[in-house]
Amino acid sequence: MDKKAHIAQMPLFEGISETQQQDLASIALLKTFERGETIFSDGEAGNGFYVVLSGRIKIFKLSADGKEQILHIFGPGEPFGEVPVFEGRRFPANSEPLEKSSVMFFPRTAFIDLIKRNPSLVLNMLGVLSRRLRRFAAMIDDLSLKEVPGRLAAHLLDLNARQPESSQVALTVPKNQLAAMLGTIPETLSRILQKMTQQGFIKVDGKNISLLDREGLKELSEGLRRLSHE
Amino acid sequence: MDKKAHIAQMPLFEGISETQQQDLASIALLKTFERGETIFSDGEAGNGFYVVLSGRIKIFKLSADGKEQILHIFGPGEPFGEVPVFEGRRFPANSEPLEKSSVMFFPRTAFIDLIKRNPSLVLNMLGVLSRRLRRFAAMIDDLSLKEVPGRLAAHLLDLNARQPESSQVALTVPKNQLAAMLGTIPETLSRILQKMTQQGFIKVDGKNISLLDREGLKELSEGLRRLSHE
DNA sequence: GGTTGTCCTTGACTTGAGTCAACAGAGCAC
DNA sequence: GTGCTCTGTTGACTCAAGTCAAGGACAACC
Repeated sequence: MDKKAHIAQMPLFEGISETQQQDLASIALLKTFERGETIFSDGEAGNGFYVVLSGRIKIFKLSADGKEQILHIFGPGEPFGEVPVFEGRRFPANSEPLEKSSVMFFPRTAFIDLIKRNPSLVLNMLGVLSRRLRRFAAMIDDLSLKEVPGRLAAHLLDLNARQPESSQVALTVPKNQLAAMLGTIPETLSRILQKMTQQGFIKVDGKNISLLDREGLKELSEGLRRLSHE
Repeated sequence: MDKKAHIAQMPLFEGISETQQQDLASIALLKTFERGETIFSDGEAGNGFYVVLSGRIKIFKLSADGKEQILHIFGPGEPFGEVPVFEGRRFPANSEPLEKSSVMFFPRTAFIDLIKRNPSLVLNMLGVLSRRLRRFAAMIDDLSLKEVPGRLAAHLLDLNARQPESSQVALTVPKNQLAAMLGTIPETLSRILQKMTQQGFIKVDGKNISLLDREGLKELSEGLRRLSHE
């Protein structure tokens, strides 16, 4: 697929003209990254942003001793690394593919020119940033005000919300990465999955988890109930 | 001061024409709130956003048992409550003044019309949202990867960065509110201030804190050093 | 087939920070 | 003055979740 065709399919660019798609295509760069490579690093200067074409990209912070907190995992069609385009010029976090991925890169200046002329693009971009602010506010809420079982319950329900009728969810990432998304470590996650199983909330089979007690999980996620000690 | 004059001074509206200022002024509403009143609540529908004129406004999340996590404290000139304008229509958190405050309210639709026609306003707004994303990313990093002494050290250095040469900082909020900003509780904050004092990092005099060892605080904030046990 | 590395789990232990309770000082109301 | 609320501090205790260490399951690769 050529660059223009990719661009035409991106929700961010919904509503822009054919000519503008063509203009964008002419300045966009295609890049591919292998698992484990670095796309960008926290604090590094950024002169453009990316959109995922294939694969999945994780955005994360690192502590001094190497512990990781995942902020986002983006899939095809989703933009990432936009913050330095509009403010500060430096990336606020690190970025790495979870698996071999291809992305399209849009240089800052051309994109800003385009945005100035394009009300629908502007509103799309404001929507993207707003959605992220909302998710971050929820994450801060979780990290500060909930315990790990509550965060996990919320995450499971959230995954389930996208595949509604089924009471099964399939984890989209390895459990160690899930731990990093929830702000904890694999050992703790493992123990909590075990407790939730013992207490009849869920049934775990590898990456497939059956939600046996949605109501109970909801109460856990809202802090109205806690896991008992055995 | 009339509405138009206020608007002319807001950084967000820098670069818009006199006519547009006048248009905005004609639709903007002035409101004042007493300490303890609610401006908006988490989950409530929002059909516009606010800009602080005087006083200070806190934006916060609440846990089931009433613990508070402060996300922002905004002062004069700063916009707040924009997320529902661009996405989802509901406020992602609660808002309350810290003290008697006046704000200006801009209804959603008129503002969206204006934004579509105004490249500089658009870029200002994208900048505002991007700055917030950056701050939230830092907060998530802090909450997930640092201990309370590290967060406090980072906060003190941050306050100090705005009044550079002096090694004094003046807390702008009561200590119980500071605790809620740092994701902890007043008792813990109090104990940590005491330890930092004993160990020569700072000297506390009510709301004035002298930074005696900036380098040490920096190391604490980066997780390179920890407070010792006595 | 064996080696290597990744992912996951379990056990024993430690600890940071929260809970609960009590109290002191400041400011304000009456 | 006396009482009241708000803010901040301190002590004793508890507990969620982290650290450290070990081992199992599994796939990938030579």
